[in-house]
Amino acid sequence: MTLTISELSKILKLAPSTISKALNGYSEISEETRIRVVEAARQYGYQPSTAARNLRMKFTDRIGLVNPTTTLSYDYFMRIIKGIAIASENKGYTLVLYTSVLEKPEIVEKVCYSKEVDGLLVLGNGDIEHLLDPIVKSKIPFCLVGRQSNHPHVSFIAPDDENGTQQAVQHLINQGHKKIGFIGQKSDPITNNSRFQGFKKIMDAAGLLINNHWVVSASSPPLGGYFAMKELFSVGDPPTAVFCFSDGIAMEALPYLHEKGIRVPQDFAIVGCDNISLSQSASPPLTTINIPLEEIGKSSVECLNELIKNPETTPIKKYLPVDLIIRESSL
Amino acid sequence: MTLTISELSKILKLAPSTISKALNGYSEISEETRIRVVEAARQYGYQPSTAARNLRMKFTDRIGLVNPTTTLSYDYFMRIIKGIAIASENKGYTLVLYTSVLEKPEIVEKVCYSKEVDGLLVLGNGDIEHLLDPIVKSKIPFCLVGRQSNHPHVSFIAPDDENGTQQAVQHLINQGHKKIGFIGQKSDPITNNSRFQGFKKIMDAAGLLINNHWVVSASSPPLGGYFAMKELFSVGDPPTAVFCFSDGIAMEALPYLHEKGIRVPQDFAIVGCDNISLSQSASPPLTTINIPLEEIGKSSVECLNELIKNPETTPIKKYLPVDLIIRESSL
DNA sequence: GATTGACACGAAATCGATTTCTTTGTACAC
DNA sequence: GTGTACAAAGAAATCGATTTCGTGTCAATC
Repeated sequence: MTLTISELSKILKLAPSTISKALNGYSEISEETRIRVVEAARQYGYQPSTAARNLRMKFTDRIGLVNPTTTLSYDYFMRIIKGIAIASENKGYTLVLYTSVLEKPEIVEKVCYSKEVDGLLVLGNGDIEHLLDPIVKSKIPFCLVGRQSNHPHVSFIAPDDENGTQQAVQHLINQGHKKIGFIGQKSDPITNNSRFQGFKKIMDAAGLLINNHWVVSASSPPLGGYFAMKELFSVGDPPTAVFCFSDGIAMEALPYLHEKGIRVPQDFAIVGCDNISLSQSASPPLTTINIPLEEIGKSSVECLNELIKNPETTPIKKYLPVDLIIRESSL
Repeated sequence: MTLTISELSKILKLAPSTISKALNGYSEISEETRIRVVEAARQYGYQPSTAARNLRMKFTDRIGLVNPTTTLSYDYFMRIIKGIAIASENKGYTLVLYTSVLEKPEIVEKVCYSKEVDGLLVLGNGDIEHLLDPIVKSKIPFCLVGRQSNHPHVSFIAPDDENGTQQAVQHLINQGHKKIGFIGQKSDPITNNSRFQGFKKIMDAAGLLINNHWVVSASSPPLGGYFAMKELFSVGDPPTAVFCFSDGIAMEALPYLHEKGIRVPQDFAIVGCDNISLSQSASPPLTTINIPLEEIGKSSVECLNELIKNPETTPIKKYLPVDLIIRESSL
């Protein structure tokens, strides 16, 4: 079965140290024995014990991803995680998941000090704010993913949300809309705020009024968007266009419009956000904002790798550009 | 910063062995010193080195999830992964991801023999078949997730796909349909086959003919379903109802029907599969098959845990029941 | 008062790799 | 023949925890 270096050393009648050096390409080993060792290792399927290496070498080639279980329910986060998974293995890391950090915050302390990973990525919305302090304090290399932070010592890779919303709302204004609503998502306050700020700035710049009744928030799927849209139309003077926090919300909201006989885009324009796969199959296809989610994941891993390999690196703070995809729902 | 047990032992003027025993609740330590040690450990934030523990204890409390990156693109797999993540942490395991196994198959060998995890879960469709042999051979505890296997030594937890399709197709027959199509997904041959078998059995049982032109396969998103539906209607005598391999495919196919002015469900009935969140917001809302995906994940972890804790356990092979959710699209 | 035994703690071995420090052996120069 | 240099391999220390085995103290027992 699994054999150790000393068992292998007995078979080959060599010292364990010699085996180790041969396998790790030290020059003080003769070519002849090196080949003999490598050959035997292959034949017997020798794999060094990870625990023993980790202990001796002081690093693990593992990185941890701190992400509450809620992130595993959204296409948005999944695409980031996919980017992270691919990039981390490309960089030679194994990815470890810590998803019950909200239920058991003590796990974070453990991870930070037990040396079970070389660094941490942190992914999630507002609910993980309180976890950052112990992580920063522990000095473990780490990078916040998909979200900004004002903390001077925190590195992050985030999409330029504010700009994306600006593009979308400007597009609606260009289509002649003046009464524009905003369906947000309070459960994700940080991103929600960035997007709302983008909305507000463009509306202000265009000299358009934001009616309080036009700013609502969607609760959780599968009907959050439906009820939010209903709320928009519950007052006397509804908007003629709306920016939705996500494509999911927009697609949940469409059935309400269909029910009421409100035609999209003739009577009402709607834009989503995130460019999920199904947004193209909505009726009508959704105008949306494409966010380079996989790229964010990849970039975060590269950032973390930098911080691990070179602990003196100053914090990296990076915004990735997003772009508007215009489809039928807003024309 | 991170301090070791021997550093702590110097501070407390006690032997490392005493510290270890105190923290692990050995009875041979006096209550007085135990409290003193626990208190100091808390104060200094002592966390035992994972590598050292792993080496000495011969287990890691980690389990690995072998899942190709493609699994990270589908809501279906994500819900399974969510179940796995929650259950594994509940059972005291940390979850490790191995997603580049297709690109680098040698990773599997390494994981099996380097003792970096206590057991493996394997998730994916047909493309991972060739990875099972080395895993079985290595004798590492493992469980196949969401898929069956005929191999006598392989444990698995899978949905009863065949039965689900039977329920769906029987429902269509009950609605009076006689010409029923099947849109499959060849990229997932094992599950596709189970579902097709269910389809075939019920059609045969009802004495209904399966026209070869009515059985097609959807390519990848975002337009696979659209073109598959188009193909169904490209022959002289199209079906009046169709079973789709997934809700995603069904939702991609709806726009084709809308374009052609084919009304759902009046002119044509469609049922999906998997009960994704957005299936409820489709127009019309989709009839679908609910598969207990999180439950499959949870159950797999419990299975693996059993195999780890009790290596003599005979292989566990379990099918979980699925159920039909009837909505507007098939009535 | 000597023997026994429980109790509390310490010393040392152990897990399996890497790395530093020695040793051995051979070739070459003088 | 002795000394030096270098190549190749072995011996031993190390990482940081756990666990086995020992040791010393003190009270109970005869």
